[in-house]
Amino acid sequence: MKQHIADLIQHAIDALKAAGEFDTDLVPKIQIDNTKDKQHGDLACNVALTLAKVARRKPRDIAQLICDHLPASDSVTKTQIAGPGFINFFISQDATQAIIGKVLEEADHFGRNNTGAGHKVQVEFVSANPTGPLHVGHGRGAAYGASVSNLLEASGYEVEREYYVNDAGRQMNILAASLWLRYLQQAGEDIVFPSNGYQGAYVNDIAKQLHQQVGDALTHSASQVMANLHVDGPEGDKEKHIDDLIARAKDLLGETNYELVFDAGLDSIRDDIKQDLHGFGVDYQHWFSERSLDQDDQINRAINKLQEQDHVYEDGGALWFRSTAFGDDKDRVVKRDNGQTTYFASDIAYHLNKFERGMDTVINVWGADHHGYITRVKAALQALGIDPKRLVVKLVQFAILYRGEERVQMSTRSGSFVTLRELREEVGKDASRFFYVTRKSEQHMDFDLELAKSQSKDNPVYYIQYAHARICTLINKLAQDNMAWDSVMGLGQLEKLNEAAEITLMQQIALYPEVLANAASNHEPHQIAHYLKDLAGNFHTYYNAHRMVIDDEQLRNARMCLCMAARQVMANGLDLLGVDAPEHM
RNA sequence: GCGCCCUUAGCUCAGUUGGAUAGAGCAACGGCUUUCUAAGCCGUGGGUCGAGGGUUCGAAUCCUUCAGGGCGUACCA
Repeated sequence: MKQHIADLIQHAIDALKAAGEFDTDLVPKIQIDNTKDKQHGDLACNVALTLAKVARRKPRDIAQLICDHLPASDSVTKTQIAGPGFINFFISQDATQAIIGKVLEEADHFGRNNTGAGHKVQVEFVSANPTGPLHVGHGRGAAYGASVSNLLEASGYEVEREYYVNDAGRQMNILAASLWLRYLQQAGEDIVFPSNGYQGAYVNDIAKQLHQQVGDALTHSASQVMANLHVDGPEGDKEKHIDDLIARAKDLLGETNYELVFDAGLDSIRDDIKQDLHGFGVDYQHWFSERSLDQDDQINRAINKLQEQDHVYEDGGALWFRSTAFGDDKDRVVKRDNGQTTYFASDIAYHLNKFERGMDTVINVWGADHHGYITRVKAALQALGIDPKRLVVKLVQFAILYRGEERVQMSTRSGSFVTLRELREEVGKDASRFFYVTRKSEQHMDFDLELAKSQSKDNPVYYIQYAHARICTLINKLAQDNMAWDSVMGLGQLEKLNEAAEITLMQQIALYPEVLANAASNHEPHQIAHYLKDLAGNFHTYYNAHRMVIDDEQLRNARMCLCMAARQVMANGLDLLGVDAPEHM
């Protein structure tokens, strides 16, 4: 409809150019807006205001000229010039009612578009260290990334959802050491567990399993394990203590057995994360292992590529990437003086790899604490000859957890945290998925567990699901009363739908495609959430004021068409957010 | 110190990329059910859009200064 109005205005302006009223090289930007106030019609155009300066005329005069030259249209019943020079359009009821047939015909596909056709985009999200179960903080990234992926898919993009498994580095070695020590405890050794180890009960569980699988094959005496270590904190140095333990584990176990322990921890936790996310309605096309970069020598290859372009230099025994040449505050080390490559070097290789896989655009969903990395990663891409604009980083602010008034403290290391799984079990997938994306991602967010758990109307997801279920119940009610919904008859009688609540509901339904398009292009799933709340509200108002199961079969079928169209849009929108659309509540 | 993000009703948040009189939910108050799900609907009150300055026909939105909050500023990952 907006396009139609824009075409009409373009016609008028072309006619005015031909008549010599406007310069022929005038290229107006025609923008059509939905009006806030229905007194201003349904759609409004501000073109007369924007043209005023270049055309050197008063806005209202321009608006009048345009109105006088607008071609006739069946969809427009009235135009008016208002305020400083807006042109308001009143849309005919026929045109408004037509949306119902479109929704029912297109069903699941209603609202989708093809702006991303032929465009490959990767969305990488969550990507938490596989050192423990996901906690509630990861949930927001998961819900956001999944919804953004769905939005892009609904806009025609070819989407790959990817999880970057940080299975290399010190934290993983700490996990392996923690696991081994728990295993030794299982085997009956008297081990004092390090303060800096992973203390969560899940490490014990994995250790128990490992012990069942391999028996005492990995056992060494406590005295051997604990001999000559730096003293643990707080009296000593907990970092040195744990590093000693890692070295001891590698030493006593040997490479093969150390890897066995390491992999037992990694595989178990990664699989657990995978299942957890699946239960959260989040599934990936690809799990990318950080270790594989090193194994395939991709890190060195990336560094060499930078070196070829002279973006790397040596200083103090280390290799530095000259990121300052691309806007970074300081240069960054890619290879340490001990010969080890840095995490940043892996990241360069990883991002190079992404684009070499043929992605047109890469979206990274990162926790807000990683914002300092954006500049350097983009710098690396630029140095590698890849347009940094093809990398889009979306920062997700932390959700601060509350139980009622009380703030919940979280720490993975100490094991006292609320896991995503607990959240799912307590709150439910639907409420938590919805709750996470009702707020703009870069907005700080208070997540009150009590509130999310309560099945009250504070929880907007119930409000929407309830609306959906109510419509499904109507169909059942019809059947009970030996009536059936005849959509053909209903669609032929749409002109009967002229109650104010019906018009409002139809207009809201008609808005869905542009809300979806806008949410997708801005990566803002919260727009869908808010839209659905409004749509459900419009439906409840309608439902409360009018009856659908009535004897007048023409009106009944027409109303059912409207209700079913509303139901379809709710189902489509909820699906994008990963929320179920139940038939009963 | 420097950099990024944020500040809108008592609370939690929207605000369609610069449009007309800034909205919703919750909380408060008052109504609505012999009826298809009251997990609902209708109504009332509530604002210096953090503060000042600027840009223009027009600013919550863009620029600038300041205040407050969060995060980051590793040869950690």
